[in-house]
Amino acid sequence: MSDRAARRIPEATVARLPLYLRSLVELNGRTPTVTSERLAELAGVNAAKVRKDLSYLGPYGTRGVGYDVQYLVFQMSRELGLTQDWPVVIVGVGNLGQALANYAGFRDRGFPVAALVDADPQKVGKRIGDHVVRHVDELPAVASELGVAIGIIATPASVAQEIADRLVAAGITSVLNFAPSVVSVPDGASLRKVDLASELQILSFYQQRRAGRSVADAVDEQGAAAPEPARRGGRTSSAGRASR
Amino acid sequence: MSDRAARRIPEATVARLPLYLRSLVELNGRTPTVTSERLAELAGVNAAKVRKDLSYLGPYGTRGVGYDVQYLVFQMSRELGLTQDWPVVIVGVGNLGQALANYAGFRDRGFPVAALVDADPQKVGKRIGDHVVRHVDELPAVASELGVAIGIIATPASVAQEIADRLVAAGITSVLNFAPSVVSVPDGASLRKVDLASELQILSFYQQRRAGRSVADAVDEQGAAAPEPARRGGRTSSAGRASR
DNA sequence: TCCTGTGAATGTCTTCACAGCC
DNA sequence: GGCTGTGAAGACATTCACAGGA
Repeated sequence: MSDRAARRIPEATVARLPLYLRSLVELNGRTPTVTSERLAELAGVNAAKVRKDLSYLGPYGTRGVGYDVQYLVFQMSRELGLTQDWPVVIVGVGNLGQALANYAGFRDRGFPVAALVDADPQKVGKRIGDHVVRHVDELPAVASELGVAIGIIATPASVAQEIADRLVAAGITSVLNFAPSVVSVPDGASLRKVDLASELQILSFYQQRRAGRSVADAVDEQGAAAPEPARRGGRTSSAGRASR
Repeated sequence: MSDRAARRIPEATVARLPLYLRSLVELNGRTPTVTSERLAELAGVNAAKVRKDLSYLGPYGTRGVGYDVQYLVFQMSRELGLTQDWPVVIVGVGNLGQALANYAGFRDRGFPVAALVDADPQKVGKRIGDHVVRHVDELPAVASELGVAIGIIATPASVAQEIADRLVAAGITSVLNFAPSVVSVPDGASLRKVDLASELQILSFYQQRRAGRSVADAVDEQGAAAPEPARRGGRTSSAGRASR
């Protein structure tokens, strides 16, 4: 029972746990303990944040010493639900879907690709790696047969919402959306997105800031417009989101 | 010179601009104006946020009416630096790098793939789409010849930091990292990351919360441990970050 | 009347700074 | 002495609620 306290972990903290875990796994076997300062360095954040974040998991550190690496790996894995596999289904086997299907990292990290589905009859039956593409109509069967927990949307934007709805209807309540489209899922389901075009546009924004407006743009803005000097230094770190 | 005021746009707002822009582009030509409420609906946020975000761009709305779609598209594109192309170089032509290279969306959205580079002599010279893979040592030449603004890291994690350093050394100050590794860039450069494994692990966290701990995990936790009921409803929206 | 633009209130996240324990 | 764990302060982001212009 140990720490049967409240333990509502803030979303920002949850999002950093995988990052800490990765650093810890690299450390594991090489050193028995790690300080918040060292872990902060590896994870690219500051030490106070590490301590605060880890404190949500429980009082797993030792004052004067640091954190036991192996024990922390275990606790964090448990907290993240990584003590079990979570099979994923990839919807859409275009460019991206196929690349994802072939990415071995998924299986290695506990997210085996259980199935690939697509709406295009031309693609159904096609072999990709270990899998034969099945029709998207079979989602409910695929989901329950294979115990799929997570659906990855790698379709065109135009059908992304429909696919999300069908995933949820098939009992899949965790969705990762790669399509450049706003998608929503009902309460009780989770949605994350990966949005390439947005990321590039965000980079473009700051790039332009640094470069100073181009002459053409300054003119567009009608006259004057002294190109502001590159405000805000600092590494563009976390934050942000959007969909492409 | 219109609004030569301070206009420091918060990072959270910058990250949402691409999302608004996408909705606006879809609206463009179909309706002359849009209210904050409608735009909020399309972008999946709330109306107050839309108004606050757009107000950072300038007083582009009309009270009692809404925002002129076309004008707002123009202003927002300008603000994001999308009035010009930003050529990208993709470093690493494995699974993911190739998929990215073949993704037509980049060019269409103003981020043409200018070059592909890789460190593997086996891959150098290989044809992918329109491109012949060049050696990573040629980065400085590639960058200046082709005016590359953005570097995309699609290499194994082990070399990601080195590649980031080489991109920056080659004068490329905007970096998008796909490798599952913490990377940092100096002040004056920007870094964004796309972290598949982290996203899956975050989904895993909330999935597990909903499911309640498994019996095995409860035991691991030593005894008792009443599986908490699924706290926090709500759509897992924005926030968060990490690296895989 | 309708809808924007924005101060003020609230909520969340980060950082500081130090008490407390090893 | 060293490092964690955590209240408190501060920064940032979101949401409210309404004054004010079209």
